Amino acid sequence: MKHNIEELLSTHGVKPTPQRAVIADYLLETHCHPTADEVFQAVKDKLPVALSRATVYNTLNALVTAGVIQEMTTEAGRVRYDANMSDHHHFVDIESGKVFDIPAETIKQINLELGDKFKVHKFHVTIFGEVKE
Amino acid sequence: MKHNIEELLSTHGVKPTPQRAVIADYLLETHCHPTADEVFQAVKDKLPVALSRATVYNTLNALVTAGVIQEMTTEAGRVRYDANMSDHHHFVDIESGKVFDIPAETIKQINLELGDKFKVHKFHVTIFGEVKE
DNA sequence: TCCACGGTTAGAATTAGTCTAAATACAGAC
DNA sequence: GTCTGTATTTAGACTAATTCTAACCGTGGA
Ligand SMILES: [Mn+2]
Ligand SMILES: [Mn+2]
Ligand SMILES: [Zn+2]
Ligand SMILES: [Zn+2]
Repeated sequence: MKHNIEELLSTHGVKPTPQRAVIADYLLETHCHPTADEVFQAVKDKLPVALSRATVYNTLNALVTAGVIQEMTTEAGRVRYDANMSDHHHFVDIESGKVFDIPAETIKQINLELGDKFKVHKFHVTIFGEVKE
Repeated sequence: MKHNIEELLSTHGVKPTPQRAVIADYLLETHCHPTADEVFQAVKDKLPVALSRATVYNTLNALVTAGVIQEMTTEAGRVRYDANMSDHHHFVDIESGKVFDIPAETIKQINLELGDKFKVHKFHVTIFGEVKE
């Protein structure tokens, strides 16, 4: 664990436990936007006790609610989790399905002409394409 | 049925059947980006025979493959269907969850500075906000 | 020490979606 | 018009993702 997980969880109002720490730590170190089951597979052997899927889901939902991570989606229907909470968008390699973070500043300008009826809180750009090499 | 469904399906290589026609017709007339189950509920009594969920899913998948409709998603994990095939983005009312189509021209400019590594095929903007009144 | 409470667990339940096998519908051949 | 092969539909079984339930810890405070 390279990150100070306990402090991160505490400052977000989530009581640190070994299960939560190992899940949050995995999410912070990976960049692969894993599904719940990928999180489960990745961390289940890192604890001295058995890990329940219910705990994984409970923890992921708690972390989302606390603002430590966010949900995102690429293919319709598969929920993925992302510990990168900076303002960013996503590039999806249409061949491999791999997801890359694209900083918000990378999108130079996006002007919306939505009229008076729509008040924009935030927007998210999902980009589909190919990664070279 | 206001639309010429049979012709639409035929020109896309989907053999028209009563089940497919009623499903496609519903998708063309609604603007609500329904889920598979919402489609099922909306059309099941419009046929003289019982309608199977399998047929709804088969038809939706066939229409997506044929390019008659597209899948989209707002909340993580729920697949929705959209018969608007024009180039457009989506505005989600964060209170009601209602989805509004935003023509692509509404977004005046979006310049991406992704470098040589990423080749963009398409992108989609999901906007979250409130609808006034 | 005892208790209350939050957290975890295994497994059951639910839900969305796919698969299977049997029944139907139907277009073309005769 | 009948025959027959193929496509479609159907009900229900199945699977996978997620939530729920109820029992079981573990810990900090009375
Ligand atoms: Mn969720
Ligand atoms: Mn699908
Ligand atoms: Zn990300
Ligand atoms: Zn749309």
